[in-house]
Amino acid sequence: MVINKSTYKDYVVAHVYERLQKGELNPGDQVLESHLATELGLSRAPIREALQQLVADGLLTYKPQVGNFVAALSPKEIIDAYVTRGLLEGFAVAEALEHYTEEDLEDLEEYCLRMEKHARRGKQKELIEIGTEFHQLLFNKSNNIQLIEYTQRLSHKLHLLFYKHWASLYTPEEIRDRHQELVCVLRKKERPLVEQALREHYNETGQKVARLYEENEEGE
Amino acid sequence: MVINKSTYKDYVVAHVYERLQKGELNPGDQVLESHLATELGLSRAPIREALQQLVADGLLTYKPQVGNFVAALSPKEIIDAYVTRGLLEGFAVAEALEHYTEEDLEDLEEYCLRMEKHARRGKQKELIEIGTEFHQLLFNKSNNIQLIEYTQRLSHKLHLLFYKHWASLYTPEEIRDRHQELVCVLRKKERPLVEQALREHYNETGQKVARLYEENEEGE
DNA sequence: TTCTCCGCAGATGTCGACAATCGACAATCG
DNA sequence: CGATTGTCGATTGTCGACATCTGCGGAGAA
Repeated sequence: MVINKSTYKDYVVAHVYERLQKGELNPGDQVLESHLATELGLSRAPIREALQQLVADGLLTYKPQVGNFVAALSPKEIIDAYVTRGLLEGFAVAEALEHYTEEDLEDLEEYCLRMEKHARRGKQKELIEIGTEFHQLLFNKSNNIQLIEYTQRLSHKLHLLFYKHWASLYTPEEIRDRHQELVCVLRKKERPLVEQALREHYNETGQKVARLYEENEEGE
Repeated sequence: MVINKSTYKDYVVAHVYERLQKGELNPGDQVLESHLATELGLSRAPIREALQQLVADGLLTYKPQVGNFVAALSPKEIIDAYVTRGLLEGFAVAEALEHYTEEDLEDLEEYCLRMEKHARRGKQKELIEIGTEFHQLLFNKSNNIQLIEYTQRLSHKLHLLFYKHWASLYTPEEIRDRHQELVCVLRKKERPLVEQALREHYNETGQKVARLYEENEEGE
């Protein structure tokens, strides 16, 4: 039942994702249409479509008559993006507050422990996987389609752009505590608290990531 | 200083906007590439790019191998979109709270009166123009780029899809009162109140618009 | 030497033609 | 007569070629 009724576009998008994850494409790099075309054995038409979608997702920046570049967010933009994500996810979770069963909460707590374990052993890939599942379980209870769409997009963008730093931001204990704190607040079933907690959760991370880029790169 | 350094794409996008505003394109209609191409005397390439952008903006829906259709939001989706807009705009305004001068607030109050006046005289076009300016002035004080991007997109989408109903939603007095209420809350300079007020402002409108579509159309 | 201007790759923008696919109608079979 | 299958027109997906634009680098003059 692998329908995948779709076109080359998705294939190209997936390919660029990979290149980004592998670090073969870095912020500021130009992404050449012809290069991708020969690389994948396609014409430029589907490539262009894929690139346009990536621009819409915020992973690439488009300069008319010049080309597409891997998004290079300034520290301010990084913070903005994380703040916005906290806003969206906080609201989504708060709206779905009554839909979390005790079972869900226990699952979440288990995720916290597993995250700590993986972080301790340096298993970055697993850590990120669980972290993603944690947040997916959180905001996927929302049934606000519009909200989910934006949240997914932003989440995706941040994931691909900053995924590589996640291990260096927090200690294993911090990772556990920060997420357990969220579960705690969730238990209280009070909307404003939940919103606030998730906002701060992402604000912190945004600050940290931004600081990383302040040191390494000069302002634009 | 008509730079317009850009390409046909923006031209096509603008054209489709017009068709939407004029009501020549209605929710559910298919938007044919070849049709637009002959209509504008272009090849399909720039048309496809424009359509893809419109899909990213949420104005069109894309079905692979079938085509692009004017978005037909269900009542639930309409509410979701307005709720999300309230969330975004509420936060943006709350964050920029200290940047509003007394002058700004007075301008806003003047807008309220002008809106009422235009509404009373049935000048729909002017009413919408002022309404747009009102909200622009509100959330453009924010300097969170990411937030502005999403807010603009959503605002644009709702504007084009539901603009035609705006006159029938509220009486002139209601329009004035609802917006004056916002200015009032703004004066108090308390973030939670501001957020709450804007959320409710859009929730109300979302409910009303959704109800309009419940009557006229059957569920999907 | 340094500044300016011109020309040249190399990239994106656009085009017209062809291939693949979908939806609807019509013909065929039970 | 109803359901299934085959066929056809229309629309999207892809392609290769050409047009246009940008930024860079070298030639020439002050």
